[in-house]
Amino acid sequence: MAQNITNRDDDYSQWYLDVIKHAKLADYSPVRGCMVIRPNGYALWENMRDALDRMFKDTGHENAYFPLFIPKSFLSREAEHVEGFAKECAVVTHSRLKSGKDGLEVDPESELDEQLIVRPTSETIIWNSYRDWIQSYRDLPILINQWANVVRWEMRTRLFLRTMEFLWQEGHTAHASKEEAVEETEQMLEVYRTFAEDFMAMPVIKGTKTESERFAGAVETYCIESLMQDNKALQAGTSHFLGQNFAKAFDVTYQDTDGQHKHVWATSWGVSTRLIGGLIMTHSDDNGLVLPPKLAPTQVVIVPIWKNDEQKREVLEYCDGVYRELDELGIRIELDDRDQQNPGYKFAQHEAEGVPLRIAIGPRDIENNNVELARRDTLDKNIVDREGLGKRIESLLETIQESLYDQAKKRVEDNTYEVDDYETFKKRIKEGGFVYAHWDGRAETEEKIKDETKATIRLIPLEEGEPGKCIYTGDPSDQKVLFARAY
RNA sequence: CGGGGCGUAGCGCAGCCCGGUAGCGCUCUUGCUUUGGGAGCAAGAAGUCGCCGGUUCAAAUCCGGCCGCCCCGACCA
Repeated sequence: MAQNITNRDDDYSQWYLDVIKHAKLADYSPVRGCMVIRPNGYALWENMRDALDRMFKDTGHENAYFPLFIPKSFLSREAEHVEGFAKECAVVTHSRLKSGKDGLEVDPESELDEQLIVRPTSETIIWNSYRDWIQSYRDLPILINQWANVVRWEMRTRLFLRTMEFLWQEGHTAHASKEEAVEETEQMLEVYRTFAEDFMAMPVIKGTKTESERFAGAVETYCIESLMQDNKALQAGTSHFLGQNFAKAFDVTYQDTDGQHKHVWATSWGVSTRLIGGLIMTHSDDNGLVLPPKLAPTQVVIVPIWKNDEQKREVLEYCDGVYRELDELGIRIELDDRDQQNPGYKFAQHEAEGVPLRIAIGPRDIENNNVELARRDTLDKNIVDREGLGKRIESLLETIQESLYDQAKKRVEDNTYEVDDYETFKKRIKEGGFVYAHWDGRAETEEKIKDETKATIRLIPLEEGEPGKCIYTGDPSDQKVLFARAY
């Protein structure tokens, strides 16, 4: 395993793939565009999932599960929705195989009467159920989330960032009033912001999408947008106000207190395993993955060092004491007592896997009653007293969490610009980063800017800005919007 | 769907031009020595050379067809 990780400066894409490989997060699969999520990657996803799930429960949501297969007719109920997804759907047409001359082949006699779509998202199948569940204002709101896999038949894929099958959560809520639905949409966006910043240590900007970037079938799409190390933007999560579009398409009404039957208001919101890609490209370095302590499957690893059996016994006994102290504090800790690798190998491996803190303990340390502490994020090494180690590590993990956020925040700020003329805009966009500029609000202008610079409008900021003139047309603009080249 | 590249051991590759018993590095297995930043020695294991057909005494190598994957673009979370 003397292979090295490509330097970020040499080839950022290759670096990204190398980090995933060396951290053992995922493998390519035999099926194009799909990935195998390995135990390290899945443990990370479980920690993300658990934190998000708690936040969903704390805001009154409950989990449910809807089917993988959606009748084809459901998808076509909502005109814009079908428009958005039709080009990337896997379709099940047959139910059986049979032996043929080249092995198994599809049995033509097993063709389905109604073809099934593998869900690209679940609005339609869920709203079909909601129709049955909702009669009265007393049945509202419905606040449901599901953890699931979805399939979108993508042309080009990249591990975690865009795979044909991915894991995500999708929240689907139903409300009696527009105000309440909008409030829900904004609340869940704030949940995503909190999760991204507090757990992933990934700074994000909140905003709404322009019409062209909006979710198919939504009235308004809210998003959190983040800036990666290579100065490209990544959409990290979306929350949609769906208006009454799906209620109308699936005929979902409730009887209000005034006796009138009214269409229900809807939201949906989701984040996916794409966040893992964002996490990698926010913190990791040329030595491999860097994980924030709150999400790291292993927060602290102990690497024992010995020269002979007697030392091994002494060192492991000492390590055991450290292990128990940290374990009792609820720290996720691992003792790497493997015999067949030497310490240098282990150091490199745990670094590649992103373990936030490493403790090295050898005969010298036992003699002096101290340990060597190494931080993954800064690569700093320090000899510290064995006494009070637990408390020190607890606070150090917090420090690392904050420091990762602060560093990322500074990087984003350093690469965020405001420009007022198109020439400067083009130059800035070429160098990458977030660029705020005035836009006249027209889709044609947005399209032209995209064609000429590859930059898209990532979001319209939530807080109101100063009016001005569009950098492209000179027409009036309400406020600056955020441009970037994006993943 | 267009442009480019590549399919030979688990991984990375050489061999192909000029046909003649399939090779290198890493990995893996066993043993011994090592262990404070990716260890050393020794012995071993592992391949339908992407698939189908053709030429030939003989094909990884030459010819024809097909398939797959990766990268770059158009489309998307």
